[in-house]
Amino acid sequence: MNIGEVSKKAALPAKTIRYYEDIGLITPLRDPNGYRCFRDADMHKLAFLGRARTLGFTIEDCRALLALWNDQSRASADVRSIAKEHLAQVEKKISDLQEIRDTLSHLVRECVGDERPDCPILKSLEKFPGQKSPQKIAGATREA
Amino acid sequence: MNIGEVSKKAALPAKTIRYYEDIGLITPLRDPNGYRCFRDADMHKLAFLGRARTLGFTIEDCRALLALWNDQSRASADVRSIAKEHLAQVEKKISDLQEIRDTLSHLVRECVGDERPDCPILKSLEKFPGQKSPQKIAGATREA
DNA sequence: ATGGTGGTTCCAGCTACTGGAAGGTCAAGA
DNA sequence: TCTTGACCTTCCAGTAGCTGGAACCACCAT
Repeated sequence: MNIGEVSKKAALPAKTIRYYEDIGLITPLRDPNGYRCFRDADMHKLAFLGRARTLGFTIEDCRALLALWNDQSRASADVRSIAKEHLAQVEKKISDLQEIRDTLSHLVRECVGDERPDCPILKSLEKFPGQKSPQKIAGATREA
Repeated sequence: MNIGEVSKKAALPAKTIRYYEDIGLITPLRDPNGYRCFRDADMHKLAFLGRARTLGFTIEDCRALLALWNDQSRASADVRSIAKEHLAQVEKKISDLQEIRDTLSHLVRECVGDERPDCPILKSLEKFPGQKSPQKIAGATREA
């Protein structure tokens, strides 16, 4: 199977599949012409990866899960602990976002949104309460 | 005021403040020695930025909000529409994450997590249902 | 003079891809 | 046979929003 067909079947962009090879998640064979040649085992791995990624597991999680998947002697407890850890992160993220949502929707409700320059949203951004020490807001993490 | 003091007061890392200058969100003066010299207006902008970022507005949102903030003739409707748009995104993200959480917690509950290799989580990742066309899972977006 | 704590610049790296350029391969049609 | 077009290849750069680190300068106290 060439990459195009695999891309359709695994529901992943070809670019992503090449990237997964780059970072060593899969290692498809090559045809004499240089084209990647995917066998069923590769397809299964890709499908697995797609699903795990859809559930928000990081690439490194996926790498670990794949290794466990391939390891016939794994303990299911190892898998479970990765999943539990991830679940905890998802729950944290949800509650953070819910707080943000509440604040935002409160602001939006307060603002009549007319043509006048008076704006409670901006006003509240000026003096919105509570912050501690220098926060790290960052985090180019993917979620969902 | 030097950057250290501002960092404490605005509750933002110095690195972040320099970055905000880089991308043109603020333009502090310079002392003869080359040190950045922040006045109250800069402080207020930084505080504003910190709050907007805490609420998950993107940098470009912040740029727009700052411009509106500085524009005495702005219409509050413009601000409101940015906030509403952002609110919608936050709500979408929450519901995506809730779906993920439900699936994950279901999986974790199903898995006894013992020493045996049999693992319902891995099994379900093999054959987890429903995907359409090649998905873009991506998105280095920050959220709160 | 020295040490410590600030400040400065610049470059690289993080996640997980994505877009695009420049070019090779293959099958079908004129 | 030539050409067209779809498909494949590699490689480089860019995304968001910082963060870490190196190498260096400025200031103040001893």
